[in-house]
Amino acid sequence: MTKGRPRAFDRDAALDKALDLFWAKGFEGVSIADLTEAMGVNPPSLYAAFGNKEALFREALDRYEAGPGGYINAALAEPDARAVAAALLEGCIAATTGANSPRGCLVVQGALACGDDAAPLREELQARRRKAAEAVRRRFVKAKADGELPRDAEPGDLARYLMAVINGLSVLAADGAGRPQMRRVADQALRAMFS
Amino acid sequence: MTKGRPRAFDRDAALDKALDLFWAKGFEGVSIADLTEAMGVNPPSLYAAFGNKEALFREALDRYEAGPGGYINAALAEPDARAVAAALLEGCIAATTGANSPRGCLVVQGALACGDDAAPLREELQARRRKAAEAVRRRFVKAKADGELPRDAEPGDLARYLMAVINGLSVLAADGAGRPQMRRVADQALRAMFS
DNA sequence: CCGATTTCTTAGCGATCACTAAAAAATGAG
DNA sequence: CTCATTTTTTAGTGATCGCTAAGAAATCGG
Repeated sequence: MTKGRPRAFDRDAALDKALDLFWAKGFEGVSIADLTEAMGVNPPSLYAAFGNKEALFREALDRYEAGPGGYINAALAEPDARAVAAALLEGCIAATTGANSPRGCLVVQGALACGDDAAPLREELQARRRKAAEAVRRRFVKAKADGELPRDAEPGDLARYLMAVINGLSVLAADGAGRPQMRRVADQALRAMFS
Repeated sequence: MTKGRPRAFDRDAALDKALDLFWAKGFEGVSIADLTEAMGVNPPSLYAAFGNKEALFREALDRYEAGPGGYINAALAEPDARAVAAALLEGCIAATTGANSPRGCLVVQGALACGDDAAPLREELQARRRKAAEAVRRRFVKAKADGELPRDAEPGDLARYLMAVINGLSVLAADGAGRPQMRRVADQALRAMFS
């Protein structure tokens, strides 16, 4: 069924290499030459397989959210509000301080401030951050209905607060903070919400 | 005393234009052509006055910390720990959501993740973020000695927590969050530390 | 084998990157 | 005025940017 010359590289493995580069250096900090070298592929093969640099970044972003960034959806499945918040914070710490991956969060540092060419990607990352906050808010609405939050608690405010701490932890991770230090930040944040 | 042809542009005004560009787009997102156009200056004049792109960024960074970023030193002069924290949070909100300046914080988004060329600047920004955290920690050491903090409070942990929230607020600001929303995040953060 | 299809390698496209050589222009000192 | 000094403008430099045309190579069905 498959016609033509077979692809000589592993598409998923090459995508992982691209993800690592974008994660470490951001969209603008990575050149096509960087990518082709790390992926072990010539430019025409890269363009045939992924479209262009922006499309490759978007695909790496999906892979990031399905892998290291998957802790968010996992956390939303925790049984109560406190467990959700704790899992979000611990998941963020684990994802941003992995031993075999760049420090920090791709969704934060992939294109936080950038030139006009990358503006669509900056907005895509903004949308993903807002989407995460909205998912957490909805989870907290349910938690409040279940009586897990004070009657005067505002799910939107709590979600924004939690996402602010998570994004701040991501910057701390990029600065080289250790996990114990970050855990104490997370504990403090939890204390703000529950107790 | 001043010999030679006089400079035809206002150096400080040109530096302000450069600051705005770096603030909005990050170091890598701004080209020399962008800078010369915004500053109203030809490339040789830019290089004669500021050295090179990296030196211009560093000078813009100093200007940022002396201006919009000055809220940190101002906050450290507040009379007690809670006032310090509140002033840091409110100062961050004001600086990152100014009507006439880019959203977010230059020290966070100027070069959070970047290519190898900009790595020295990324480390400079990291150093400035760490320096701010260290200054807050020292202020909290004094506050603890003054009995403004619980006996088991760790000034370093409190400072890191506060800086995480501030950096998270800066990302929220870059995402377009409104001041009221950000204030409720700040209130929540304050509640975590005092009460 | 053949022809169709797809990916490979080679080589290089025009545009933009950060940066600068060279000479004209504008000042102050004498 | 001339001379020395500094900034100006003009016009580029070589390097790298993202991306691609063209043809060779490898697989398929028949």
